[in-house]
Amino acid sequence: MLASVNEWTSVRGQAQDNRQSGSATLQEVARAAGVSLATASRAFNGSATRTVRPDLRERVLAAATALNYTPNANAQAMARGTTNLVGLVVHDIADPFFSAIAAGVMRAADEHGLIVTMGSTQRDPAREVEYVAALRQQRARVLILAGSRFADGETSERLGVEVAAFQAAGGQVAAISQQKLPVNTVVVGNRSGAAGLATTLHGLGYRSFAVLAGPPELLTARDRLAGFRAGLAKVGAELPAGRVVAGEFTRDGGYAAMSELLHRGTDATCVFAVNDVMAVGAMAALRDHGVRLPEEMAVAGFDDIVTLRDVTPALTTVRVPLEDLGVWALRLAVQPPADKPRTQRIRGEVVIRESTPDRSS
Amino acid sequence: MLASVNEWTSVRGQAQDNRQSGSATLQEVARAAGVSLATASRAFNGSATRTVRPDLRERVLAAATALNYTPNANAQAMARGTTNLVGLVVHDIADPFFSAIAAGVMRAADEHGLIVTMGSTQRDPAREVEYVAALRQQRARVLILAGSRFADGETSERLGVEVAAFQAAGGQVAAISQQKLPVNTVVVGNRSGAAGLATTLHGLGYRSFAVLAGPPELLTARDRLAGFRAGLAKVGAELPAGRVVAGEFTRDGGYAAMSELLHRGTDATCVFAVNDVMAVGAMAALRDHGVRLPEEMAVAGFDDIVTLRDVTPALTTVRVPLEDLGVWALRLAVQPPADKPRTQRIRGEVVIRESTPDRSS
DNA sequence: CTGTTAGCGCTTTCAA
DNA sequence: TTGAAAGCGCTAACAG
Repeated sequence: MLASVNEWTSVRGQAQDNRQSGSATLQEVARAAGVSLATASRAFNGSATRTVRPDLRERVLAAATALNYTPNANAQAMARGTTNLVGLVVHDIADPFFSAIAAGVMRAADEHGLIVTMGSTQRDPAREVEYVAALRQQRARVLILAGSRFADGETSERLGVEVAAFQAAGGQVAAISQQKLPVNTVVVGNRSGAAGLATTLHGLGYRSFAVLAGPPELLTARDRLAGFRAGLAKVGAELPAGRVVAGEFTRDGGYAAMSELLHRGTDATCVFAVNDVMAVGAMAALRDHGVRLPEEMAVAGFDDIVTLRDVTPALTTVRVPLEDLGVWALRLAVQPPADKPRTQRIRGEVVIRESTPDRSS
Repeated sequence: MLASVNEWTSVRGQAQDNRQSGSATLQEVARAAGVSLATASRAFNGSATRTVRPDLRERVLAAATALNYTPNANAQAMARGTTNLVGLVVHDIADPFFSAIAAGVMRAADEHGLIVTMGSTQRDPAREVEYVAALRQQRARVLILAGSRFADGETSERLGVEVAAFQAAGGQVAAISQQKLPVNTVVVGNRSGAAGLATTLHGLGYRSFAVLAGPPELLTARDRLAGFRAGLAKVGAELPAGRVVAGEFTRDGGYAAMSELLHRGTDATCVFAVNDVMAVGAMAALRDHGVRLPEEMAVAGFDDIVTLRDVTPALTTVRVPLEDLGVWALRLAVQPPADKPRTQRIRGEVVIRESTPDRSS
């Protein structure tokens, strides 16, 4: 995992060269400019209070250019006691859901002159904890936990401890998904979105539903299922037993869940996959089993993944502004710490497309 | 861009608290364990030569746990003169091409105990240069440049200078795509892949082609076009004038290019989009213009993006092992530096699917 | 095997 | 406005 860099330490150790050879230091720049170390430093960081005579400043900057000087961020971090590192923890960077969020985080980080480091946990809560620990070690200034919290109580607690330690060390934190930790959170309206989807589908004339529900330990999956149920209840419909199939939160998970449902035999006419990626897998399964889309089975997803907008039939879904989620999370985290963690709620917007044609007329 | 963190510096500055409050130091651990600083250090980094008496070591570790101690990576970087940071520069992290590569890099980095930081340039070569500079400032140990090099001579040169500076500072570098810099490179067989695709399509009975060629400044786009041409030439076919349309390297770029081709009017029966993302856009355009797929127009792409495997009709393409590209790049970069940059070539594999049915029979 | 000590490169008092 | 000097937390000689 995130262990042992010893092999490497020794490799460089051989050179007996402790300095980063090749990089000029501020000291050298100062000497070249004929000023003191302090003055050289001020020439770069000069604020209102600590200013440098213009000509000296010029000389320092010139010397820096000549020597191809770049400040050593690690040294700055030491001296200042703070870094400009953002740690982003995602479940799976190859999943378009997370890469969209990452794009948002990176864009916002850029605006603040922050550098983004990233860890992909492969949906393993234990690795989430490991990454947070690694980020604490890096003295990252900001930690962003993207993606569903887990139902797993044991590692959730360990995560809580680790996050608290991160905060105790002066780091700022934001989470995206559920408000399960005492940190700033961008809360996604999974329940409301799924409920809205359910009622909309009902309005379209669908009466018999099934749900490909994702892994039960993912709170996001649970919430979407619960929301869908609630939405159906509101219009007097329901989800009979045997109509909910769990599966991985991936394309293949959707494929497998749909296959199982088909295997069981079902009279559902509309299936809700709790995310778009699963929905696409479900569509493939339906096709492979000779079920016509959307005539024999309507399909809906959740997220409105951009890359998936071109599947056919076009997928009905709940749009979530994924990139914005990332932007907001960073902004929340970057605000001067308040006494209370902040919460920002976003609601998904139901988008009806061809995969769920109107049956009411 | 990657500028000004001064707002922040001042925010923390208010606190007048230079220490990362909350984090215990090795010194404190040593004191708590009743040993010297050096011994405490050895207890953690203990190698064959520098060992610590077991009981002392125990005491140190216990104290560390009690104090919730984590080494300060910045301080270690300073003292050791080297970090464990990998800087990955991509064109667009939201593009599945790059998120797949990123997944590979992160997986491989994990194996080596390295932390990955990432920058997304939005295909702007100038920002590529900026990121490399930022990574030099971080004293990253490894730099991975993923994605096509540019035809733009001016910024290419600036990139070369910056990369050289990075190397001069002791960093290791690897690129993915074309061998255009004196660094380790995973070379993608764009030409051979596109050529193979062309001959295969010809073998399938297609005779009249068009190409959605991507932006001319991207070498990857150029190479794929050139390869396709070469492949056609080999079987005595060709690409008449007006059959090549440039476009952005994105879904919308593919859509626009295809629309333009349709607008111009064409008698091509098979269109090659130089990447899958564009191909999907092209399919959407064809559909919107009422052209039946694949009967009236066959479509082929390049890359074999996993997320896009479920479009219909299934897309003929050239498979590139994207995640492996990332893994190999990191491994190349992490090897002890040699006198010569290493090169690793990978060939794409033509995958025929429904979007280009056999017309030869 | 353990402790002392000298840095790593930079920021920031504190005096001048 | 400038300079001297004291750290920031840790590693790695160098002596014991």
